[in-house]
Amino acid sequence: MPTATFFRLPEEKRKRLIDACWSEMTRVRFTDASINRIITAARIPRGSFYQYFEDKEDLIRYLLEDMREYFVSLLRNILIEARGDLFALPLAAYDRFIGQRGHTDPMLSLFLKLLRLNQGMDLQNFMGGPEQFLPDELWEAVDTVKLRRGSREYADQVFHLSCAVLAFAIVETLHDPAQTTQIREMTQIRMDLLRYGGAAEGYKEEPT
Amino acid sequence: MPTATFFRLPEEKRKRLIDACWSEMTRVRFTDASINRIITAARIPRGSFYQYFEDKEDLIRYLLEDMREYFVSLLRNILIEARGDLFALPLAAYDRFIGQRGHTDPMLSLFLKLLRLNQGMDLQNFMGGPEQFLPDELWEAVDTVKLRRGSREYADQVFHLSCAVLAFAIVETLHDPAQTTQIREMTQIRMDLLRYGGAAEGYKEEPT
DNA sequence: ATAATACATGACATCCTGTCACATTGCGAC
DNA sequence: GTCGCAATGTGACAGGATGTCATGTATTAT
Repeated sequence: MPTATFFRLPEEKRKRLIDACWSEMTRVRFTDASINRIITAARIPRGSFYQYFEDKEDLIRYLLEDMREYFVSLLRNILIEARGDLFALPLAAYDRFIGQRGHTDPMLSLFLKLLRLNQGMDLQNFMGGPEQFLPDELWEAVDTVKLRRGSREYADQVFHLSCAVLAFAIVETLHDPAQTTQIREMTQIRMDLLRYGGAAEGYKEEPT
Repeated sequence: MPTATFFRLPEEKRKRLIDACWSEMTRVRFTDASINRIITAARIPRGSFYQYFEDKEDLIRYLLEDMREYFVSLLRNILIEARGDLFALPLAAYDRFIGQRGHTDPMLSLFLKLLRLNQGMDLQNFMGGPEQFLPDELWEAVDTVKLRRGSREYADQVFHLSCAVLAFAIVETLHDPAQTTQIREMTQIRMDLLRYGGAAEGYKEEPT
């Protein structure tokens, strides 16, 4: 977490630093991001940076936290539009993110760049803490009647896998936009897999 | 890929280098691995290293390739024992890897360390190339009758998701062994999800 | 034996990170 | 106002890492 000092900084200076961070983060992978370049761009002396952040990871975590909140709220809207159907979420989100929208919404645009550069950046882990993937805000919008089991734990599992599917689809698409339609189809198949199961009829002894 | 020169190296020297690599790779994350430390440990001059490998990534890719082959052959055996049931694979693999076996098999032990250190290291991507996840060797052992659709593409999807489930389970377990039983249960639920689908009965208009 | 080719090697330029001693500022007490 | 303490600001520095390159040395072909 950033130091208290960081939050007491004059607005303008803080913004300069954050902008420089985003600029670097959307230019190269986390691994290759350079504090040096950031502070040079932001015209912040080296010593000061370390007064605000522990190190690079600290900085990245902070930036990502903001992003996470925004992203969750986006998903929430999409989930509501989908009438709380968790299985419909990935494809709806995919269409929203990859379509025109993704390029006009600046925050989303940042997010997509991050996702591409860092190959999905472990979207599942990014969404939630270690013990809970499905954020409260989303859980509220889930229609549990549509799930085989209505427990939050179950929704959690579904969401986790859904995130994997979504992240993969987005990363692949950004990597090779020409394949958008194939990737969308693949995503559809995957979500059907999650929804209806992938076992052949003869081998489906339904569990409780 | 390593240079031709590398493969012409005297056995002993090559082994010294590879051992040092593994030692470094199982000690810290890919990101933090240091060529410096490796060449010092292997008593190889700096210049020589760059005669053999392009850079750190080149080295890692090479080590991983070996590992991949071994890992695929392991999975193949497990899949055969499971009578070609792709949906049974993750749990069977989990039990095999996490149980005693994982600690006695040196290669597997390396693999698990790698997996933990690099948080799953994108197991799906690791398993197969960009356009095919399910390796030929495994595909041969799949009993397609047990799948809703028998195509290789479909098996590919199932396998991809299964890998995600397996990787997650392993990483979590290594991270907190005390939770082994919970994680195993969770994995079971996830595979049931893939097998039978997660939608409530009322909402399952079965597709073809 | 000689030339050409392959290989070995470590000094170097360049970049990066985290720290620290010291300078500067802000602010309440007097 | 000014004294003094706490909070901030700052850049030089130590320690390390990476990739290159000029210069050796060995090997092979003819």
